[in-house]
Formats: sequence, C-alpha cells, structure tokens
Amino acid sequence: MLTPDLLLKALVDETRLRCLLLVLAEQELCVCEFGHALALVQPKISKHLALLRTSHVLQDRKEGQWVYYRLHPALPAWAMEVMQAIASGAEGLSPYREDLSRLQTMDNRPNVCQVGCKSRVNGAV
Amino acid sequence: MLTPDLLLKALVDETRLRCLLLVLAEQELCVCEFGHALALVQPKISKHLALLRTSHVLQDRKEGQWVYYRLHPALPAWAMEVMQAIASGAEGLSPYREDLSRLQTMDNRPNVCQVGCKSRVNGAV
DNA sequence: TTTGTATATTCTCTTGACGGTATATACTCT
DNA sequence: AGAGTATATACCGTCAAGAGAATATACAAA
Repeated sequence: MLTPDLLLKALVDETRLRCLLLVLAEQELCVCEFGHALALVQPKISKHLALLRTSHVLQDRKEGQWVYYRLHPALPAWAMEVMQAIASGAEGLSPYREDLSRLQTMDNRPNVCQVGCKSRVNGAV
Repeated sequence: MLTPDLLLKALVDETRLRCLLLVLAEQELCVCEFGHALALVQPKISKHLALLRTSHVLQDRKEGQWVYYRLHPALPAWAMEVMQAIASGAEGLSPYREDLSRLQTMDNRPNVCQVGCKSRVNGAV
C-alpha cells in the first residue's frame, strides 16, 4: 500500500519529480520522451522510472519496443492531491518549465507518429 | 523561497514528518512535547526542528526556557495543501497515531500548566 | 553563585541513495 | 541470422544525510 513516507521518498529525488510532473502534464510518455525532455542519459531515466513503478506511483505499458508510463490507476485520492499541489508549486519554475518546452519541441514522438526515437539514442546532450 | 523540492526534502525524513503532523494537529508545541510524543532523544528532535525552521516550514517562538514551534505563517497555499493531503494519507497509521495519543496522555504540558518537563529530561524511554 | 532544566550545537561514524559506465534483454526490420 | 533501436539491469565509487554521544548555551530558581 502507498503510504505518505513512500510517496515522499518517491518524489524527493529531482529526476523523479521532473518525470512525475511531465506525466501530470501529458498523461502518458515513453522512456525516450522522458530522456529527451530531461536531457539525461537513458539508464538514469530507466532507473528512476523503475522506482516510481515499484512504488505504485506510475504504471507501465509495453507496446512493441516502447514502454509507456502513466499515473497508476489505483492511486489514492490523498496522493493525487499531494502531487497536484506539488505541481501547482512547481508551475513556471526551472527546470520543470524547460522540461515541458523541450518535450513539446521534440520531433518523432512515438505516440504521435511511429517513427521511433533515433534522435537521442543514448540520452545525453 | 519555499520550492517543491525543498518542501519534499523537509518532509521526507520520518522524524520531521512526525513532528509536522503533530503541529498540524495541535497548532503549537514545545520541544519537550515533541520529545515526549515521539519518544526520541532531545538532540535528535532539536536537530530536525532546526531544519524545519530553516526551511521556513515551521516558525519558533521562545518563551522563558521553552521554545515553541508552529507552522510558518508565510507558507504558500500549495505547501499547505501538500501537508494537509499528507496528513490525510497518514490518518490512523503508525507511528503517527501513537504519537498523538502519547502527546495527549502527557502530563505537565507547559502550555497547559507552567510546571515544566521534568518527566523526560533526556528524551528516550 | 550554584544547581537544575530546556534547548541547541558539534563531532565522528556509518549507511544508503544516487551517478556513471558497461552490459543485458527485448523487439523490429531487412 | 544479423543489425539497429529501445529499455532495463548490474556493478562500483562517491557523497550527503542521519544517528548517537558529548558538550555548549540559555534561562530559572534557590
């Protein structure tokens, strides 16, 4: 069961918080989209997404070679309130603002057009 | 300024979260009341309260030999929402439930009757 | 001033979480 | 099968946060 201390541990890392705020804004993202938006290497993204998954904050869905992450459907109401309040406090701040704009200017996003993520194979700038 | 990551860092430690939930329930408490409710040694309590103070989550008020802590009056709305949602998720769980009951059965509470905290000089059980 | 009480700070030690790199797995297409 | 792409995992080194004990500071009362 998700308890307050587990949720806080899941959110306290900056990389994970950035991932979560992206999910709150975009419903569902694949790993390469996180990588592009955060401009971080892929193993780092995967590791943090895995922790969000095992904490039952996110749920994954595999489709072909892509893995999509979204909010876990069984999140309790208080947890949703925590995350929405956090999102409200993060509005307009760095690096969350830049994450969103990098995501929106990304081309070949897999859920838009199934071309793949060749643009950023190993993540980093 | 209080940002989401600073608030999360302040709340992610279990001792600090327990302190904060007590403050949410009781408005204002002195250090010896925290010590009694959490059954922890005094230096540990003081250290964590100091972090909550320098994070601008709590505000202190000195009166005689006692120091009282309450929510910081300038907390942004989103931060209050985060903390109230956390409190809602923590309702009835250990150790928060026991903390509250230990506090309520504490005698010689300084704000009730100015007798002091001789009952638990160095904190631990 | 001395004693006792309340709180804060300093110190050292340890543990665990994170970063970085390399590698493994899984899927797709030719 | 082989090559390329997407994601996950394993391994190792580092560093900051917390625990615990000792001490310092501040106040009160005798």
